[in-house]
Amino acid sequence: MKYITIKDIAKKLNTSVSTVSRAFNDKSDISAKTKELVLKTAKEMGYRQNRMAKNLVQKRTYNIGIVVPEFVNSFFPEVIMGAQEVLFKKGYQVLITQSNECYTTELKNVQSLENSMVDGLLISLSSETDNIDYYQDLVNSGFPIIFFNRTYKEIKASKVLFNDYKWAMFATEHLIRQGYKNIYHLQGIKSLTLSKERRRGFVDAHKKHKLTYDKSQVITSGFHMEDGEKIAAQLIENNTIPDAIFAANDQLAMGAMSVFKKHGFKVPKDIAFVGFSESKMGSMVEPPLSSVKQPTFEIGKQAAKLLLDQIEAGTKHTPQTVKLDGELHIRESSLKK
Amino acid sequence: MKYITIKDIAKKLNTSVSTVSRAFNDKSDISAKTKELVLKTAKEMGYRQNRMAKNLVQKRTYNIGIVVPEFVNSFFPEVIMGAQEVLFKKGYQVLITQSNECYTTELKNVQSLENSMVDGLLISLSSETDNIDYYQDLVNSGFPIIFFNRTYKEIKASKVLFNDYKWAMFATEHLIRQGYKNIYHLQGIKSLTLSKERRRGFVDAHKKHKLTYDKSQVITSGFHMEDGEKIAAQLIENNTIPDAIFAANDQLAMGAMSVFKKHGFKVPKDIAFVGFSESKMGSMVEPPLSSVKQPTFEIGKQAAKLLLDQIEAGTKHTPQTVKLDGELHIRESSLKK
DNA sequence: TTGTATGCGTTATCAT
DNA sequence: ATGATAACGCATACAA
Repeated sequence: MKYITIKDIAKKLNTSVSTVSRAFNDKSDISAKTKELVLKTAKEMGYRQNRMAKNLVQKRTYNIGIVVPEFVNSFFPEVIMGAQEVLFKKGYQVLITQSNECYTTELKNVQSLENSMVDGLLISLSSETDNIDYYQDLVNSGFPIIFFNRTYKEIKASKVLFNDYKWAMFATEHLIRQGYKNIYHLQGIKSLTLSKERRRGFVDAHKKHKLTYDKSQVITSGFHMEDGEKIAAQLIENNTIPDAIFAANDQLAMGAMSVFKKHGFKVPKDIAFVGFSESKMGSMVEPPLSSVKQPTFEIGKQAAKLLLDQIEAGTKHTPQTVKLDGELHIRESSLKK
Repeated sequence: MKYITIKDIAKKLNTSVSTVSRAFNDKSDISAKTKELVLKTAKEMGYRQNRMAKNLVQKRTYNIGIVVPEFVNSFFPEVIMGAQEVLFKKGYQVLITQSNECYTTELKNVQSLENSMVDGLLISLSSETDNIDYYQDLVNSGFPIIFFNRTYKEIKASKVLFNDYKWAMFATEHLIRQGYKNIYHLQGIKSLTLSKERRRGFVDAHKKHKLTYDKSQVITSGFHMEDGEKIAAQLIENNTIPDAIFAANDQLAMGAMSVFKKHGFKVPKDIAFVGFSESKMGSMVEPPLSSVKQPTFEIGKQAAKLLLDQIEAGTKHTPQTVKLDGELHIRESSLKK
């Protein structure tokens, strides 16, 4: 397939490439007549601009890359939509890339985008990622990049985070106030900062209300529904039945809840559940699941804004951290009547 | 931020750019010693390859673009994962783009990717898209592109489709066999081929079983849960109560089901439900929703394979259509006991 | 307003 | 095995 270039157009019109180029770039120094003519013949000839060449000379792509670990849950898709809203408005294109919770893929994605494909990066790390050297180097080299949601405390860069500690504490306190006393926490993957923060909120709520708390009440696993199911099955087998469960996400909560229900436990009479990062599914199950709602859309918007600021500021920007708040949506799964 | 180029490396090493270039491209005609030296100093200097320049001269990007209308449902994410699996294996990167069901955005996405960002495109059209001229032109120009799932009959290009007709018919027949006689069909957005096909399956199942069928039994709307809710509310208000509903997707089915339940109807005793494109959520609601499972992962794989074949074949490929089959998962929502 | 010439960072061709 | 140089398609400084 043969590409039409501005050279071809210039030749056909007996003009120069600069004139043609000017026509496409809304420059002032070109007569309306020639401009129109160029645009018309370009269309006729089936011309399509070569972005590679353009980006090469301009050293800008007007592309922004987003790297997320998954999008089976609606969390990341919603964040992306938020980011797209502000980026589109500023004339940026958005290239999304998915690491499938795999560090190697994530790194490949980042490298591929970073190598002059995009002007900046929005990234949420995979659950597998435990080496942040590469990212820190990238940041230090001056590449515009914002970390959101899943990141590490140690990384010195701009971040958009949710106040996990505060809302985990609120969620736990809600259970305590409802009279639950033997509350377990499914914390998901241990190493992530957000898991640590949610766990800290859980523990501190116990301290604040002078409730005894034992380490065995916090259970580590993956983040999927199946993990929740397994944990519930194990608890039942061991006959250690909590009277409430606070999970680090809705998937875990729903997985566990379904197994307990299957074994004849009544929710929330026998055992209550609270999830995190409210999912649509959570409000559809029986009984509807209480959960902490994160401002997904807003996270995306804030991250995008921070990124654009950083691109604008060049090297002289200073890392910033935005911490957002949410809401605790209380539903039947944790409401003692 | 200053970019390090192969020129800089060459200068530092007192060698030529060609030598440096060779070091990075696993060429045979370079001594192991110089190669190692180049790679080492490149790393020290913080060199990162400029893909724009490379792609410009090679006229290849080893990127594949995927354009989807949304990823709030798990359908498209799963398709993407399937596509990624085969694409990654062949050394391709995947750039995803989301149109948010908006034709203008979709077009922007395609144009941005098409302009030398990617070697080929996998696309599923937005529900708003009703003008296919641009796409047909693109295909005719020889650009490698595969349409999947949401497309138009009229487009002459390679496609990966689900056998919507057959499985809509099976789903309807299942309801008929269960003894339901007054079945309504929520068809979602009317204009899409898949909607037409599912509707045709619904109608033909009635014909086959010599059941009377009236046009009012097919209801058009959007594809969201809220649409299902509205339709159900309307039906209840009009006191036209079907004894079964076959919806074009799970969202519609669940939306309608929740409203009927809220109004005291028993599922499936008073009214049965069957969805389409099985979602995880569907199996979590009460009662679990019967649905047609599409081979999402396989759709992605097939589309990717077709695309790679097309890129390989160049201009002399012929359009191909792959039609895939699925399964009908029968659950409580449509099981008369 | 238009044309000429140069460079963006890389690979590829052709010498050496 | 290595080096010089011409592309790739475009934008732009400068000249006209």
